[in-house]
Amino acid sequence: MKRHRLQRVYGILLEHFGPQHWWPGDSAFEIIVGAILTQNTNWQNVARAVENLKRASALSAGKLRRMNNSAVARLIRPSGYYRLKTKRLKNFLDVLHSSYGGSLARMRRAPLAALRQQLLSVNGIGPETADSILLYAFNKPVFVVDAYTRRIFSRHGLVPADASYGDIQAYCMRNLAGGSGVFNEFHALIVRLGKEYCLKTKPRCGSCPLKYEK
DNA sequence: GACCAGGCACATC
DNA sequence: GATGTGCATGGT
Repeated sequence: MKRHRLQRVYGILLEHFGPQHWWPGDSAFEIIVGAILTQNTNWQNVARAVENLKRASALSAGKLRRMNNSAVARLIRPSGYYRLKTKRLKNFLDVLHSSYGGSLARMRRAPLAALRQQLLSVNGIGPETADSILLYAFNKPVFVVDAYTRRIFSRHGLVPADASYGDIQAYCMRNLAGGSGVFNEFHALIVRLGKEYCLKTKPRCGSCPLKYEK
């Protein structure tokens, strides 16, 4: 059985950067909050917001759900779009409360396909956020596609430039063996590569570890 | 000062 | 179905 090109890309990145130990966060709940706060936002700013929540002892589903919106917004301000993201956090917390009595452990036990649909039905949770929650908070075998994935894979001719989120996700899940452990590491490596070598307008292709993969 | 960062919803055509 | 826009902070 011939190894797929995508598996070689994964091997090169793992060799080059080493394991990334994702997601940065101490608990499933912290990971979920981070997944919502990091939408179109630098991780540094998200880390500040999470730090504020911790310092205020507000990083729990119950506390956060009971806190009023302006108090939450004040704490998460550094992560940007703070009014919007306050609502998005609350929307998630409402579902967690109404469907699972506030228990992430119970939410995690829901059937994968149905849980993904439920997450996507929450206003403010789209495919990347839903899949980040499933993979990194719940350890489900789901591949996360983000802006870096699209940019890097299409520049290297792995997927067409106009491929949809679902197209890219299916391509990855079809061609990668290893399940959630590999999906976890690969996405983290893609983000690492993206940050260092595949910036939006000024890519540094010369020193990119994938340069001979074209 | 411009551009960017681990998206998403909504309006409009 | 494709395309455009608002949301907002902090770093380069």
